[in-house]
Amino acid sequence: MAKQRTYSKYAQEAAQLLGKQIKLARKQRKWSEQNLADRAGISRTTLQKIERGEMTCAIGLVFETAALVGLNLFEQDRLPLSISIENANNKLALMPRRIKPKTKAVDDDF
Amino acid sequence: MAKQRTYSKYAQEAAQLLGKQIKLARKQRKWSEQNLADRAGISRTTLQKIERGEMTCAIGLVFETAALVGLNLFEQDRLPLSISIENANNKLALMPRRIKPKTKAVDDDF
DNA sequence: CCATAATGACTGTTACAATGCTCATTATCA
DNA sequence: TGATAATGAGCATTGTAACAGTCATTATGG
Repeated sequence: MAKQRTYSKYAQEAAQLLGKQIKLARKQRKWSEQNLADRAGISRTTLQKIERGEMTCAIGLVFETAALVGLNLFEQDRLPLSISIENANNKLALMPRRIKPKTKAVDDDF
Repeated sequence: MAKQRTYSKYAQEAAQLLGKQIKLARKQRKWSEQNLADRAGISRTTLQKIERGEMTCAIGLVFETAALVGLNLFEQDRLPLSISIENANNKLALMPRRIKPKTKAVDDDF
C-alpha cells in the first residue's frame, strides 16, 4: 500500500470532467483509443487513465491529448492563451516579490 | 539524456497559464510558497514546478493547489462541475460504445 | 450472422516525478 | 538599517507513473 493521497471533491470533479470531455471529443472524431494514443505519443493504458480522470497523470499528457481532440482549455473569454499569459504576467509584476506572513491579525480580506 | 517528449505550443501555454494563475492567486492570499505547499500536502519543490507550468506534474496535485487558492476550473458557464459531468455522461451515453475506423472515405465532418 | 477489433482491466519493469535536503540571494518589515 | 525568511535553483534518493504486453469480453460493420 502506498501513501494514499486525498484530493478535494472539486479537484477530482475537474479532472473527471476533463477526462470525460476528452473521451467525448475523441468519439466525435471517430478515433479509437489506440488511434488517439498514437497521435499523442502515449500508451493506450495511459490514455485510459486520462479519460478516467485519474489524478496521477502528468498534466502535460492530459493537456496534450485534450488539445489533440480540439478541446478549448481556459479560453472561456475568447482570448488566446498567450494573451491571458501576458495578463497574468502583468498582474504578477505589480505584486510584491516576496510574501511575508502577517505577524498577527486576520489573514484574509476577500 | 532521456526521451525528451515534445508538447504542442497550445498545451504548454495552457499549463503555463494555470501555473501563473496559481502563483498570482497565492500571492493575493498572501501565502508563501511553503505555506501553500503545506496546505496542499506537497513539497515546495513540487509547488515551484507547478507554478512554473512544468508538464510533468501530476494533474491531481496541480488541480488541488488550484482549488486551494480558489481558482475556478472549467466553470466558464457558471454550471457546477457536477452538472457538467452529468452532461458529459449523457452525451457519452448517446454515442456508439465502440469506434470502428471508416474503411475508406473522409474521416471528419466538422 | 461472424469476424474483426475496440474496450476494459491486470501485471511486471523501468524511467523519472516528488521529495527533502542544501545554499545563495535579497525583498520585506520591524 | 538590520534581521528574517521568502524565493530560486541544484542534487541524490525513492516511490511510482508510464509503458509494453496480455487476456477476456463483446460491440460493430461487412
